[in-house]
This record gives sequence, structure tokens and C-alpha cells, in this order.
Amino acid sequence: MNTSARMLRLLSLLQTHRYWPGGELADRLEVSPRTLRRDIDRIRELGYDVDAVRGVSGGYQLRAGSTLPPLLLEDEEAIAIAVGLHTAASGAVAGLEETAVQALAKVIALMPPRLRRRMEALRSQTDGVPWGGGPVVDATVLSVLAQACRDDEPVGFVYTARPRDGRAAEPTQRRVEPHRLVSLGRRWYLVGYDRDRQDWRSFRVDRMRDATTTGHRFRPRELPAADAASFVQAGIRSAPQRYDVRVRFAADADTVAAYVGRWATVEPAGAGCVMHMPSDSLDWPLMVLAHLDSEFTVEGPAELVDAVARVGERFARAVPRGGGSGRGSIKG
Amino acid sequence: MNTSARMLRLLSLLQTHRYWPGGELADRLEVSPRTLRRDIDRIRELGYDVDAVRGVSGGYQLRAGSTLPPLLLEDEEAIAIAVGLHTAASGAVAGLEETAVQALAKVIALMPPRLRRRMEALRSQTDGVPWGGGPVVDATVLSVLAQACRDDEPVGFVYTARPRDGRAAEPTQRRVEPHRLVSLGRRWYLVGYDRDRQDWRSFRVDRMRDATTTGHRFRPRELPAADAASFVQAGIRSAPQRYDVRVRFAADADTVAAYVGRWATVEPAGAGCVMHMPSDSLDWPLMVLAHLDSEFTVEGPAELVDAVARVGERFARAVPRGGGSGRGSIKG
DNA sequence: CGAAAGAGGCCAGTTCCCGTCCTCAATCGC
DNA sequence: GCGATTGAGGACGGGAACTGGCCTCTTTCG
Repeated sequence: MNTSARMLRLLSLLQTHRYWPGGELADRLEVSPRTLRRDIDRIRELGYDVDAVRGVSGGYQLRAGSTLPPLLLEDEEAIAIAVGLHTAASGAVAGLEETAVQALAKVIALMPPRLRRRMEALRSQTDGVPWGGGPVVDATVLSVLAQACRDDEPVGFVYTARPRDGRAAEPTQRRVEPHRLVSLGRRWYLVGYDRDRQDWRSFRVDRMRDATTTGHRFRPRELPAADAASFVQAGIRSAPQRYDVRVRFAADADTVAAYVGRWATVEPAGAGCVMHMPSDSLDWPLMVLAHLDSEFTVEGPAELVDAVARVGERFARAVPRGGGSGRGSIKG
Repeated sequence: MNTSARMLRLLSLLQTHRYWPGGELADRLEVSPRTLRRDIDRIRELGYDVDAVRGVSGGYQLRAGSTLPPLLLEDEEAIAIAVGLHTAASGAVAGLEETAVQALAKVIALMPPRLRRRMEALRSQTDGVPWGGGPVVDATVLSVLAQACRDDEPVGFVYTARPRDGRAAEPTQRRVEPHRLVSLGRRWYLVGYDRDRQDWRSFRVDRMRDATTTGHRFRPRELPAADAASFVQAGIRSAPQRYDVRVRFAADADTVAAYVGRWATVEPAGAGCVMHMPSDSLDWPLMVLAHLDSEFTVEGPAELVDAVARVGERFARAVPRGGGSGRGSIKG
């Protein structure tokens, strides 16, 4: 076996089990103990911290050093990472979306097909808990786009444009030189140069289907804007989130803010506060209203007023008249 | 530069940008083009697929092969992975928890301290969206335990036992030989041998504080049970989830099942169905009730009946009398 | 105290690695 | 179709690096 190959294997061994007696490592790598010691030295020279314990039942241990060593992952671990990144990319943690997609693209691009299949199978389970609402973005599309951006490869996809004047648009095939992915609000946008329309556009990723790359490359053009994010913002100022939720609470601003976190802005108003939350779905606002034990008034939109009324009536029908504190009201 | 170091660097370069002209790679690695070609060969011999494009503007490309190559990650990517794994470990995807924790332990153990700090800062944002309820498990504790299990290191932690007979227990210091982490329902348990009490126990991870390892090792004992999961189950049959939610819906079972997914069992009953959902919190059941546009009856627990009644009344107060479909009912 | 296990210097033999030079083989633009 | 560009790869010689063996020293545990 090659020296380089042996080093990788040694790194891998050191990552799977914390303590390794030198003798066992030497056996596994089929070298003499002396050479193993030299290998450990080499790993140290690469900047990775290897801790050694002397004496009886001593051994080696890879520790956190100054840089992250190359990760040698089991199949299962790789899948867990990919699935985890997928949720991170879909906006579970603010400000992490872009990096998560970048990392996801890297991992997916290197994953053997069999792992990719298993990942897809598992990933499909994450849907179905629409706790935040909003259109679901296909992680595969996202990672194809991320990689295409990174590598300057044109992408093709089927795009269904936003309905204009109430008429739904037909899906059309696009060929685009991708520039950057931007995560704004709770949506993903691709900024790129549309080859057919010969102009810069931003595309909503959740409206794309069948994204593919050709494998060729293009010479990057200069974006006619300060940065991709502002380009997107300039384009979508007319079509923000679907609902513009505004609710007045009797509770104080801190209590409300602590619960809704970064998904909404909360401002003190009189004795209570006003919450402002752009949202694609009414589920999340409704949950906030149900959870916060505070009187409130919905200031808009009308759909939320309707929803609150409907839920209120349905809940009222669900419990026996006069219920609300009594124990005897339970059935069964 | 060393040959091994160069190989790692080459792998890293091939991972950051898809296409690399051979000349540029040779420059970066400060070797002759001939040596670069040999390096590429070496990488191929390691089992990783390197695609080469000949001709003008040709280059090399690392592709998905039969095994995942060592991942060389940027700081940001490593953080994204760690945060993503954290959410995966907390049960976002069924059946992935154990692997996610294992991978998380590996990554965290190898992460330089500065990255770990940044990760902690970011991770704190994920809290505050208690959509599923249940006690929050500290990811740091979890990964310490996972690593201790893997490496047969005794752990110490402060444990607050479950209240018995209504009396809360005092937190006590424990020294345990960890055996396995088990994710059951929506909780994490550590199965291990309690050194002080000299017996096998299962501990709820959310009741632990200050988990540390000593760095020593112990000789693993044999677990007196078929497997760790059944050991835990045998121990907790008396103390399941906090609430045992049972709701009868008018909607058909499929509709309900599609929404609640794996968090509950749904059985057809008469014209509708009955949902059974063990839960630690009433938030999630309430959200299900609010979201599903179906008449329902709460069969238990009493707390949920109360909550439904309270929310119903509060919602009713929130909208003007007679509201529910009118548009004119919006204020402001 | 002695056995076990890591640290590391020294040495000789061997391997391998590197750069150079060469010829071929694709590929793309003109 | 032709030439420029770029990857593939054989041959070769000098030199660097690697290996195993042997030795001594240090640390740790029983």
C-alpha cells in the first residue's frame, strides 16, 4: 500500500474509534511499529493533533486541532449529514442557508449513487411537517444549482412564472447561466443570465422543475448590480410574502418576541404590542396565536381573521358547552 | 511539501471547484504537470473517480465514485453540517437520530474550538421554535455521550431523577459506564452501568447536566438485555409521554394521517377516525387541530380539552361578533 | 520493580518520486 | 480540416524519502 493511501486509512481509523493501541494500528496498516510512529508524526506535521498515551494500555487519539481534518465518513453518517443539511438549507437556522446549500452540493456531488438514493428515500420523510409554511424547495434542484453556480455551468430547467394579472403562466424551458443562489425571507432565488431572453433574471427555485447541467462551462458575466441579494430584492419588491400578518397582542412585546423569534417583528404598542409577520401560510401565525396565552386582535389579513373565526367556532363546537375548566367534560 | 500533504491538498482543491485545468493545479501544488498527472493517477488508485476533459479548456473533475472521498470542509461548511446534524439528531427525521448523533459526535470531536464556539452561537437560534414540544436535549451533552459510548470512556454528569410520588428529586452526581444512546419516541436515553449504584440504568438525557469524560477507558460489560432499546423500553413502560392525546375526527383517516405523519397513529372509526398521539406538549396537538379543517372531539386528556376551550374562547373574542366570513370585519 | 507501550536517534538498503523529454490522443476554434 | 491546446503516459537518471531493525529512554500501570 502507498504511503498516501496508508495515511488516509490511518486517519480513517483514528476517526472511527477514539483510542487505538499503536500495535493494532501497525497490524492493520501492515507496517512495523516504527513506521507507524513515523506515520503518526506525519499526521501531526499535517496539522492534526494526535494525542498519545504512554504506558500499559496506552494508545493514540485524534483530537480537535487547529483545522478540521478530512472527514472520512461511514455511509450512514454521510446520509445523516446530507439530510441534516437539507433541513438547514430550507431555513431552519437563519443565515445558514447559503452555506448549508454549498456544503450540501459538495456532499451530494461526491456521494455514490447508492447513497444518494437512500438519502432521497429518507429525505422524503421530512416533508409533511409544514410548520413554517411556504413552498417546499426540492433539495436536489437546489444542490444542482449551487454546484452550477460554483462551477460556471449553464443550467436548464422548466420554469413556471408567477401568475400575472390573475392568469397562470405556462411552464417554459429556460437556459440560464447561473450566478448565485440567494435565500431571502423564506424563499430561494437563482440569479442568472437568461440565455434565451438575453437578460439578467431572478428565478424562484420553488417554481423550477427538472434542473440539469450540461457539463460545459461559460465565461462568467458581470452582474449589473451591487450584489445578487440586492438584485433579487429589486425584482421582488412587488411580490413579497403571500400574507402580511399583523396582530395586536395584549401581552408585552418581550413575551411575544421570545416566542416568534426572528420570524416576525414585534413592537410595543400601548399596553401590549403589535406583531408583524410576513408569511406564506396561515398555519404558523395560527399556532402562534393558539400558543400565546394572550388576548389579541387580528389587524390583517382578512384570511387570517376568517381562519381565526373558523378555528374558534370549530374549537367551541368540540368542547361541551360551558367547558373550559371543568374536568367532568372529558368523554371516554 | 510532502506527497501525502499534496494529495490532501489536491483532494481539497478538487472539492472546492469542479473543473480545474491541469496547469493551474500543477502551479498551486508547485509541481510539474507530469507529477500532477501522476498525483491524479494516485487519487484514482485510491478509488475516487477523477474525470478528465481533454483539449482546449479541458481539466479535471472529481466525480461521485463508489465510495465517498474524504471530505475537506471549509469552516462555514463544517458549521452548517454540525448545525444540520443537530436538528437531525433531535428527531426531525425518523430513524436517523442515532446515526446523526454518531456523525455529530465525530464532527464535534474534530472541530477546532473556534468553530465549536461559532456553532454553539448559531445553534442557540434553533431553539425557540418548539413545534413538537418535549424537553430540549443539549447537543453538546449528546455528542459527549455518543463519543463516550463509542470509546468506552466513563462519563460523569449531574442527574435529576424523575419525581416520584409527587416529590421532586434532588440532582445527584453520577458516574456511569455508558453503553448506548437510544432515541425512543421523542426522547434520548443513555443506557449504562451506574458505578455507584452498581447496576444497569437508563437515564434520560434531557435530565442530565454537565456531562464530562475523564479520558480513561473501561472494559465493556455485557448488557443484561437483548439490546439497549428494549432495556430502555422495559424501564420506562410506567412513565411514557406526559400527555396521551386522543382525538376523534370527522375527517377520514388518510387525511389526518397525511398531516400528522409518524407522530401519531390514526385508526378509522365510524365515518371518521381516531388519532392517538403521545406528546409532551399540547402545542403540537393544538396545531394539528387548528390546521385540519375537520370537526373533532377531544377524548383526552383533560388538559387538552381545557386548552381547546380556552383557545376557542380567546379566538372568538378576537374576531368581531358574527365574523367568520365577512371581509368588513378587519380593523385597521 | 518490571512489563508494556510510546519517542525517537541511527543506519543501510530499497523504493519511490520527481523533472525532463518524448510521442500520442482528444477537443475546440478558426 | 488544421493547428493549438491540453491530457495520457512511457522511459530514464538522480536524488529524496521511506522502511525495518536495532538501540536507548520515558511513562504508566499492576
